[in-house]
Amino acid sequence: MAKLRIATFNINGIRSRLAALLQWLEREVPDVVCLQELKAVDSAFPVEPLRDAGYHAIWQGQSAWNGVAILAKSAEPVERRRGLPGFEQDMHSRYLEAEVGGVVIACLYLPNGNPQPGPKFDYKLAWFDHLLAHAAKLYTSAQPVVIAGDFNVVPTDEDIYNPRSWLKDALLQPESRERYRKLLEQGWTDALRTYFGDERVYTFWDYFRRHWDTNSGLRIDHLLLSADLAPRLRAAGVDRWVRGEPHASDHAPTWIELEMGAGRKKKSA
DNA sequence: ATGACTTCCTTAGGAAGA
Repeated sequence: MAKLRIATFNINGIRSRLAALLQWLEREVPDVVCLQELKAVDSAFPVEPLRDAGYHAIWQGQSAWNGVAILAKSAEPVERRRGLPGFEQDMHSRYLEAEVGGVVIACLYLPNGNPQPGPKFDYKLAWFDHLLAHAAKLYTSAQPVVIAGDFNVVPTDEDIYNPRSWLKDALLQPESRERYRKLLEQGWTDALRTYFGDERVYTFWDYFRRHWDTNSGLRIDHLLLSADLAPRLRAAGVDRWVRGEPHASDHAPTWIELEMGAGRKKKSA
């Protein structure tokens, strides 16, 4: 494949949203998909409908909350790890890492952190610190890497319709933003921001106050590229039509397209 | 503003999301 399309989608319940997921896969045909908020135990993961749709999958579920999965078309994702290193006491299903077609895919669901201050915000920052440590190793691993997921961070005030009513929210706190900035300082490219420049782009619209109807959104779903992948970025976008469907998730699928054709290594040395 | 919506787990209302 010359073009590689990688998407991240917080589905907000894979059982209640399976039809929407299958419709999106059929219409947009992403090569790799990172899913978050499965809200389902492992045994409830819809293996067969996804296989019928042409997707292999690995997943890490749990009852009622959290849960992440990596889907891949025409290739079996080869799992590298589940959970962040050094954070074995973390009981939430929030991190899954696999290799797909020579690219390392890190799928994450970073804790929301509300209310703040408090133990949930402390957990968010601790989770973020473990991610920073692991991401630093990934970045220098000499492998192409994409870190994709729901980061639950609005990086700047340009990534929200109006920060005023969100100033006390965990997503906008300086501690959250500082860690996201530290991540980028490791060298990662924020693909959506790089592709869109100054243009506004949102990936989440909450269910309250007609926020979808008024395009009052937040950019919290991110795809980060390692140094060797950044020059391969050809396109990026948000599949807003999915958010406009009846009974939609509050997030929309967010994707990038990488040109993988040129510079491909030959099999023999 | 302990708000608003929505799903999950369980069957009336709480927890959690962001």
